[in-house]
Amino acid sequence: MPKKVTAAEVAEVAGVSRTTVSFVLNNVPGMRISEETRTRVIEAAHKLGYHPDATARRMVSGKTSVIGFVLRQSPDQVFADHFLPQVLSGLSQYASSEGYYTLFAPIPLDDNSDGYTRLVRERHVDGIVLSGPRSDDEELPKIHAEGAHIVLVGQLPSLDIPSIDVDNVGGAKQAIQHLLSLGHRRIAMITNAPLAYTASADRRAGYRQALEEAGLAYDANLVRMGDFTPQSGYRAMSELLALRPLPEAVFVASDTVALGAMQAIRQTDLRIPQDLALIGFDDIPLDEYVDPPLTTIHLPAFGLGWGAAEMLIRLISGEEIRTRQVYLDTELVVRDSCGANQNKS
Amino acid sequence: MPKKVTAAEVAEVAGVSRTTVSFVLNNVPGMRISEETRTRVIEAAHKLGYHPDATARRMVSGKTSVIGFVLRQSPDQVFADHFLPQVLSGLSQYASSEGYYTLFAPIPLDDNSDGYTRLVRERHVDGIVLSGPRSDDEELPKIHAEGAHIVLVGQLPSLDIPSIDVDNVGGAKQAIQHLLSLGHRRIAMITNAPLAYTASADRRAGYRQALEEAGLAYDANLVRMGDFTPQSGYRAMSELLALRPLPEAVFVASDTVALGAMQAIRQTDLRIPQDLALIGFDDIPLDEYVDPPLTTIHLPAFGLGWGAAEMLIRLISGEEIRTRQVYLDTELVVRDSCGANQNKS
DNA sequence: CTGTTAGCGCTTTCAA
DNA sequence: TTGAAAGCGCTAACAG
Repeated sequence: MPKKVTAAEVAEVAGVSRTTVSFVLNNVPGMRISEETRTRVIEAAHKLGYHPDATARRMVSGKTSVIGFVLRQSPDQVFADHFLPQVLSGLSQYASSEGYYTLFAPIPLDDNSDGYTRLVRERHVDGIVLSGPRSDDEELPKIHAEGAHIVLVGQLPSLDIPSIDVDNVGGAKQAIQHLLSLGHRRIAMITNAPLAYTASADRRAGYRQALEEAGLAYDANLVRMGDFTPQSGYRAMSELLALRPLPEAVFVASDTVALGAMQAIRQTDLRIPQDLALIGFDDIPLDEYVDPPLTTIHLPAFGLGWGAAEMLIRLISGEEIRTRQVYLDTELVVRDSCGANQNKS
Repeated sequence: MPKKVTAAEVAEVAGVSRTTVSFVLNNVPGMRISEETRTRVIEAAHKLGYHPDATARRMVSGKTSVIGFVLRQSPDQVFADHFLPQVLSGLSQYASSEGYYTLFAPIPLDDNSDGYTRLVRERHVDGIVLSGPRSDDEELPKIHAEGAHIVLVGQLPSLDIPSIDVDNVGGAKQAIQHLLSLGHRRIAMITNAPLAYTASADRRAGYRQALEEAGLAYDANLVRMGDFTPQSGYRAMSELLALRPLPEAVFVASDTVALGAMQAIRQTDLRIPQDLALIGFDDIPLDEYVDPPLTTIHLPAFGLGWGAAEMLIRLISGEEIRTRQVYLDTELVVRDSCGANQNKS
């Protein structure tokens, strides 16, 4: 056990009072201390291997300099979360640039309430970023009312909590516009999830808007439901493949679901993109390595984490937040599954 | 701002002393307190919305109940880390079961030293799990000598720090044995990385051992170097495909690298697994969705996190650690790329 | 059974 | 310029 060196010991060795030690080491402004005392203190601290105790410091400062990242997902979901590393990177990178540490707290949904609320109520953290908020979360409104600093990654229209999310409508429009620009007109869609999820509903809305802006009618028969998994994509695509005439292109609102769709297509004579163009959504790491590499809409996961941390720390610092609901832009990533690269190569 | 309710206020409302409040709320053993006082205190606490301040508690208990998870990787690497969600899940799940929180601290390698050492020296955490330790890390031996509680995920033979790692030799042997059991004899290998990495050297050692145990000679010409990326796998496989006679099977010591190898094979007339069997290593999520689904060796990422947390908390609690260097078993995951499922379907 | 009291290590007025 | 002293909110000996 390393016996902790206290400021008092440093003071003694340097022959000054603890106060002086504190002033010197923290470089307190207004205080003008003789150069000699200063070096004496610094040397003593160095020699003794002194490091101020974070807990004691928190005690008096009243702030922890830690933000919590709360994940409202089941362990299985955390497992399969392609974006966790990126969101977490963005979050902790920004936090660290502002002198904050990041507490990682995955709290399963069934672990009702008190799991993550303790984080803020017992002041383990100065505030939290809550990913995947649930509208049936009864504790959230409470701690919000208690004045806890919270930023949501996702949506929860019922509550007036600052949030950050992806512009799903805009992203879907980008996808459709790309398809349109390549001359496709009969464009089908497979959703990423049931429409009860706002992300899913928004992506379909973007699909529809882009179509209508191009003077094309929305045909419900061309829209099939995906359900997070490749299996659901396989099924949905099989249905689409039974249609006559065939769609010319398919917008799959999730790359994971698109993987299954590709498998269904592979079992036919159809070739991607020559006979059927395919565009995904999310830009998961493997897109580059499937055959053909999947054109998709990039989800700014790093930005989500970064932005959430930025908003939260602003909140904690008591600064004003300009926009309480932030939407991040997506980006079209052109690879080979839509045929846009045909002439280039 | 929620004005914090202190134990003193609870005491006042309940008409007792702070001590009693503390005893009741913490359910201190030996203390026998009248049922009536007890309920009075509990009710007062509840009514006031009292939550003990974690910082104050740490101050006196001397422990933070937080463990740090330090990632010695560049942001790019964190990004591409397929296993982070799993390791982190395992770690935080075990930690939480023992009443610990997890502090996530990615510290780039170039951010020399003092980055993560502060975590332990300033007592932000009770100990750390260090993932991806570097032998050129000069601070690590120091804080270890200072008595910090540390568990390594990976290897660092030069230091006597408890560590946990995957049994890479055993895993590679499993892969080769599977190939052998399917009748393959001329088995090539593509490494996952340069041999300077212990994981890479160990996997090649396992390949060699399995071969020799089966009475087969090790042929250096059948071994090519991968370098983390699919591109490197593509290149290495291209070299292998130029060999005559062709290998019957290839063990690629990384699924990511195997992705590139598959692409190289796809450009020939060879079919997997009929003409060439392929087995990977790692079991990344996308293995199921490539064509054909990749047979591989499962890396117990969740177990790595779980086990590291277990060792660390044992260390913190002052318990004895039976094995200081733990090796986790891998597992063969049979899919379609080796032909083992031929007869089944 | 319950209250008094003394800190944990640090920051920070207020005096000297 | 520097030092003395007052807490931050809580726990835990030690009395009563």
